[in-house]
Amino acid sequence: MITKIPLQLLECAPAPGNEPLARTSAQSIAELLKAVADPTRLQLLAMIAKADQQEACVCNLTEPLGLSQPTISHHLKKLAEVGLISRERRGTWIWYSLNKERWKQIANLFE
Amino acid sequence: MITKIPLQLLECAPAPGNEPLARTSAQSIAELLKAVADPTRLQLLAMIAKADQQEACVCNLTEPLGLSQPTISHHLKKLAEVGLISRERRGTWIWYSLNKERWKQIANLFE
DNA sequence: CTAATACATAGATACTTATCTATGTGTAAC
DNA sequence: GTTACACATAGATAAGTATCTATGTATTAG
Repeated sequence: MITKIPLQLLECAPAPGNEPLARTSAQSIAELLKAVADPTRLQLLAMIAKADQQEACVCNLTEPLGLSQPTISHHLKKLAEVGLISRERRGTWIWYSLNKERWKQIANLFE
Repeated sequence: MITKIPLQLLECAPAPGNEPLARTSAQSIAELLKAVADPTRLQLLAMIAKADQQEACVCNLTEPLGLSQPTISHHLKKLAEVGLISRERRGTWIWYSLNKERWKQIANLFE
């Protein structure tokens, strides 16, 4: 590439339309994505999605992953905090179900 | 809710179709999602996407975010490692551009 | 060649987080 | 009431990471 003009001044001026995505928006989106950016939580979501009625109790989720029950509870809490799953008590058990609308919102971010 | 039968034994058996998503698959997906689950990297991606030709050099990305140049380089490297952006040298500058196919793969994960 | 510029890399630090064990809470069975 | 069970919470620890400063590398200008 041959040029006589200093490239620095010609081409490296800030382009229009480069205002960054608002930090607060970026942070809330990142919070949602952090929830799914974990292998264990992805496995949990997949298990819930494949389960009957797309819901599962903790007892069904703990053993297949080989992690302790508190660890599973921790991950389910993270997913619930960002609205990806919902809690419902039935007797002794807590059933977690997918929140499909929230799920779809992630897809929309990348379309 | 009234029942005479111990609920534990009736309802808490592992359901079919509950085999977890393979750990290796979950890990590779998580690796991709971790790359976008950061507010600064989301801002970088948004800036590149909005820029002319959907590409930008580091000099255009550093100042608007108020972070040091090595920090921006660090984030761009993370994004490049998972294939979301590509590097191309032009003279002194490195231009980063979006990899739309990779971007779309994320959307497909949540559809 | 030397100097300047654009970006990457190395190393240090502070913050976050995934996991565990131990314990608490709430519901059901008796 | 007591006991058992399902799950949550608390606290500790180890691993990961976002950021900085300092330095290295590569290209261009002169």
